[in-house]
Amino acid sequence: MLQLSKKVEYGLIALRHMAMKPNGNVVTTKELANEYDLPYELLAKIMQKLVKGGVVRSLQGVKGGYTLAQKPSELKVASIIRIIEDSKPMVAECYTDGPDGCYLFYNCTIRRPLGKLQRNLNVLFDRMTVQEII
Amino acid sequence: MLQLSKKVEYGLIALRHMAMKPNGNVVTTKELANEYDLPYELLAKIMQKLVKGGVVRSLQGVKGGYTLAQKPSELKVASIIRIIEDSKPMVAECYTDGPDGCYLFYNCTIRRPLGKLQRNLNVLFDRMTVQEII
DNA sequence: ATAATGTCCGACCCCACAAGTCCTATATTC
DNA sequence: GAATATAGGACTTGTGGGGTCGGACATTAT
Ligand code: SF4
Ligand code: SF4
Repeated sequence: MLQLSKKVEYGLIALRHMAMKPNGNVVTTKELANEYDLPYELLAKIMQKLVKGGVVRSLQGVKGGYTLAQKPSELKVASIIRIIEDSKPMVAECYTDGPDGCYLFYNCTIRRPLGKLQRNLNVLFDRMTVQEII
Repeated sequence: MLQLSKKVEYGLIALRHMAMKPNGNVVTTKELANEYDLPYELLAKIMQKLVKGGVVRSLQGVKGGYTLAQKPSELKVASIIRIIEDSKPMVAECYTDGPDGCYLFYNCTIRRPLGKLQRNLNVLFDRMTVQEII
């Protein structure tokens, strides 16, 4: 519990890989999957999300692949998680889904206090960038 | 993802409840389950774990129940999670299970860098106590 | 022009694990 | 000894993360 999802880990591994190559270098999903022994199709999905999220650019066709769209120092881990998971890393489901997310919502005594934790978490993930994991 | 488990939430709600009552006050699982609309049997299990973990004391038999074993200001959220989940809140499974936990272990490039994140997380959960969620 | 090689994307399956339930034993009070 | 509490093993259920498949589209090389 409280673990990063595999998808996020794969995404970070991929981004780190790209960040280490000389700027503008194109890398394919196959390369990444082989190099780190990651499940190809899954990684492909992740890369597509990263494109939609604007952190990498894609080049289609033969000789295609992916390239970073931002400087590693600008790639916040928080953003990457949000892009891959479709939501920020939240400490309680009601924080993402609102009152409908949990039947305890209205008589939950820890919801507000957990806000502190959440804020601190946000800071933590906002501070860390891909640059730092090189 | 990254959410606290329901068990932990229930545990925190229960502990908070006890922390607000005058010192030494005995509270039963039934009371707690009714008051906050929590699943009785599940909550019972959690309370038993908290007893084993030494954060609450149990009194058996009629007129029995639970009472805090420590001051709210000493009840760290980190400990509570560890007691209920049988392990600390970890950012990656290899941190709890070691090399056997993840087949990527030996050629994982983000394992070490994530250590920073883990340390910061530890600090976060170690700092927060039940006192703070009152 | 067509084959090769890449991304794009929806639909689907699988299963480990969180969450919840049931049932019985044991301790304590009145 | 009846009532009420915890203790704890065994079990079922539901969900979502992780993984897979198949086909469409884009680009390049020959
Ligand atoms: S309402 Fe309370 S119990 Fe429900 S998700 Fe939010 S914090 Fe957790
Ligand atoms: S080895 Fe890498 S991928 Fe596997 S759990 Fe640890 S950090 Fe995550």
